[in-house]
Amino acid sequence: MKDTTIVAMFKVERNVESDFLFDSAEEDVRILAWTTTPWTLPSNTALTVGPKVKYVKVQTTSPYTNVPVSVILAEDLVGKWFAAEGDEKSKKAKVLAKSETFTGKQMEGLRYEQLLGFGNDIEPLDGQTDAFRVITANFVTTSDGTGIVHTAPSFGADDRFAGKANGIGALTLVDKSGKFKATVGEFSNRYVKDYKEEENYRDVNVDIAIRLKTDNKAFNVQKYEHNYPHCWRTDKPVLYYPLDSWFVRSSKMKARMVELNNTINWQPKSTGEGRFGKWLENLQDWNLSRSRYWGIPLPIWRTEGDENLQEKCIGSVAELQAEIEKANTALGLSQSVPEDLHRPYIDDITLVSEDGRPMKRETDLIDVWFDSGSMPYAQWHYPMENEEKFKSSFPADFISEGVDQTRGWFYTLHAIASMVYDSVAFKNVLSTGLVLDAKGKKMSKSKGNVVNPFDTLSTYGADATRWYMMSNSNPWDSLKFDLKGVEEGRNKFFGTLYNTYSFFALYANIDQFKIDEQNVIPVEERPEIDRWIISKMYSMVKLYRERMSDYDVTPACRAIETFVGDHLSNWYVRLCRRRFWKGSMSKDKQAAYETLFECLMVTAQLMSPVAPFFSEWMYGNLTAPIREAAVKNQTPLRHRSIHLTDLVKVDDSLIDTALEERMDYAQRISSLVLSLRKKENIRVRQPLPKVMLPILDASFQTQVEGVKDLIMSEVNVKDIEYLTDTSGVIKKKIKPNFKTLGRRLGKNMKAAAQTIGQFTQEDIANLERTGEYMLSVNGDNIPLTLEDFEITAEDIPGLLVANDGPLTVALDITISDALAAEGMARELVNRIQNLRKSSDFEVTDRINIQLEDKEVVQAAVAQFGDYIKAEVLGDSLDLVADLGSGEAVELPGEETVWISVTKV
RNA sequence: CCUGAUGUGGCGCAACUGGUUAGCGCAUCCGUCUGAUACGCGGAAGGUUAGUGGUUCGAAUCCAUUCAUUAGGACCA
Repeated sequence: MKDTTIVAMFKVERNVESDFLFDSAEEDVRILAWTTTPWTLPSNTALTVGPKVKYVKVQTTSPYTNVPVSVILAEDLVGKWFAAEGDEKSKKAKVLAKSETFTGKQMEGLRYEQLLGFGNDIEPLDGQTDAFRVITANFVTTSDGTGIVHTAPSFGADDRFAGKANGIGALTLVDKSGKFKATVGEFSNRYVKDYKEEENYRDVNVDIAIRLKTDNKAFNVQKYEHNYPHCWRTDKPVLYYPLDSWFVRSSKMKARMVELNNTINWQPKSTGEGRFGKWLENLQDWNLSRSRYWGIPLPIWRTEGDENLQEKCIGSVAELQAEIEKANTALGLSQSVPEDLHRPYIDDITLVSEDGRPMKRETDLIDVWFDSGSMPYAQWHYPMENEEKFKSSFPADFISEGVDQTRGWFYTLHAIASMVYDSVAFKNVLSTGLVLDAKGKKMSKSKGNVVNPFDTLSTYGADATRWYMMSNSNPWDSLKFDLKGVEEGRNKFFGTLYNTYSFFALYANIDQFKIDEQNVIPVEERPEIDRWIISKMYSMVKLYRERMSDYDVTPACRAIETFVGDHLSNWYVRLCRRRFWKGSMSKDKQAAYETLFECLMVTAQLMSPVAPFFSEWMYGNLTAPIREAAVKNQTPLRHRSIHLTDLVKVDDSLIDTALEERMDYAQRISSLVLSLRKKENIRVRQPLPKVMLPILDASFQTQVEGVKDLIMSEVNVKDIEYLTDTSGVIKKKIKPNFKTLGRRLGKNMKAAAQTIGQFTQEDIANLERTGEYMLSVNGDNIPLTLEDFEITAEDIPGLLVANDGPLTVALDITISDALAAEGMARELVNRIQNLRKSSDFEVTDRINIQLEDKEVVQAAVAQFGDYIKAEVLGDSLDLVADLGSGEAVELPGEETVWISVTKV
């Protein structure tokens, strides 16, 4: 914004105090002051200098009138306004002579002629009107301008404080509509800024400049780029303007408000302690008044005039009613309580003072933040009624709003509760960060980077959107909102959960399974894998409850994601698929259904605060068939809605950390074996003889033994063999345990690490056998134990080996004829299953199979024919020479055979 | 100018609160599987943890400082 700026010349009056500035009686001495708001110049009542700033008087020629003049400005700024000595080309004014410097303190009290006098009386500030003087204040700098501040106490806080402190009066020559008053000469009634966007608006600031130039009162006029404050909504320039206001003296309650704040649990902590806490410590009084039309009127009536002022503050309609009746009687009026208590009706009400004078309402409204802060009381119409309801809900357990509400809602809630009830208004608060665009920029309509919430909701749904916002990053961090993230969450989390549920529903329908809450198989009687997922589930519940109790929702959501994605879907269901579709209802099958049901139920419950719709849908589907029975028996699933159920509690007896650990081993060992298979290009359907595991401690072997079958079937090997180090074939790796050793060794840690790193296999074997080692570094002997080392199996020379941290596996890849035949059988099963699927057979259809009689398949059919038939629900499996029907399928080894399947 | 927050592969986030190969997901590339899958599995590539300096045996983590983004406030003669 470019504005007209003026350096005005204020003519110094010659008297005893100013005498030191005058070289001769005729000298015209002026003080220079810069302003970016020329419209405030007629309201000037003082000039402010810095007490310690050095000033100087310069003799020159007035640039617009060419008459001799002496001007005073800060010594540091002479170069800004005057040409350097000897610089003839400069357009700046020339220094003809310069005085000795003097301080601002010396100038204090100098009098000058009013710059633009229009005969207005000086208005008192704190009862004083001693205007047109030089005063001092510490805020004056020499960073720009002239080092002398034109001071108009009507416009700007600093000016007002300085004016008050020095007994300077004020001249408020602008009215509330932004126009000069009628008493400002040729500028009367003109807008000081272009508020109306008039076609022929003539900038009054320019006219002021012209007037000053003509009158030999301007030293410099130019357009200058600066930040003039503008209204955020209308983008029109703002004026600082003195208004009478009603304040709440919050500053008096500061200490108590800080104390109370310290009892509030802020999430994140730093907002409460830092941002909000620091702000409270620097608290200003609360200006309640707003000069507007819509809002809550101040309920204050006052007598007119300053004489024996009386005031009434009305607290209820009943009180107003009583006061109106009093006024009606005293003043002979016939008013009644307006139906609408807002403006303009309320303004018509006249009350009466104790001494019989009429009282009019203060026309201002109350700051709308007061409404927000009054919410806890207003929502119950307390204290007029509902005392019980109010007391049971105050203070609030929890609120949440954007972090930009620090001095909005958070503050007004806190201020009112502190002042009125000496209480906090909320015990826990989560201040959320801002939602930015995908690039981290603030969303704004003008930039066009706004995400339309309604489009997002209709495309992805409220649950996926909210899940993304809660799980992607902590809600108090600013969120780079990216629709791709919403989509990813929908696909990955909701998709997986949906499919897991569908899988359950598919087979539960086939088997007519219905949960019987009172007759489930006790967990301890269920298979290990069931106990495992249930243990995992309760571990999740435990973490979830801890995090949620702390209003830390993101880790809670992520725990659900991990459970659903990694454990439930990708491990439990995958490994248990057979149990659901194999055979008729058995105890094992029932256990599987019950386990999966419980996991889905609990998942739905935990996710329900963030994904209320999906969880409700899933809960409804899972429990509708048993609702009647549940209601009758008053069991936990009797509720129509998941949002009415009791949140599942942790059952520590069902958390088995050893079981979780060995399953973790199983997953990691399986993963290592699969990676070895991959490396050797051996497909999983090809059985292999054995996996070998180096055993470094006995508990590891016990643990693996517990999941041996699982690993074997998962990676399709026939056996697991344990290698103890007595066999001497394992090559080991040793590392110091930095955590235990670091503190003890300190400076010697580095040397020790080097020594240990150079251990031979024999050294390691010795250490393992004796369990101790005497370390000598820099002359010290330090006894170490096995605890101080981390020993891992690194390699088994001659075998195919892979490792993952402390885990190491070796794989035997010798394929015997029998294994090859079995592998082929599994390939055939796979191909036949594909044919079933592409032929659109029902999952339960039984089939006859014909297979082209080729050498590659003969051994498989001969040895594993029954297995194949069982797997694919085949009644018959025949080898047929030159089979030309069905479909040609590819088998390993680039063989092709014809297979034909028909429904029985 | 002051205060707070944030800064980690292309992107979004982790890292037991100072402990040694900085992980995960998405995206990319190669391969593979699938009668629950908007899937899954295996592999590859991708990092000076914003910069600089310091403390420490050891720093993404602690300190100082600079920069960037963002919020709030002060000031704007």
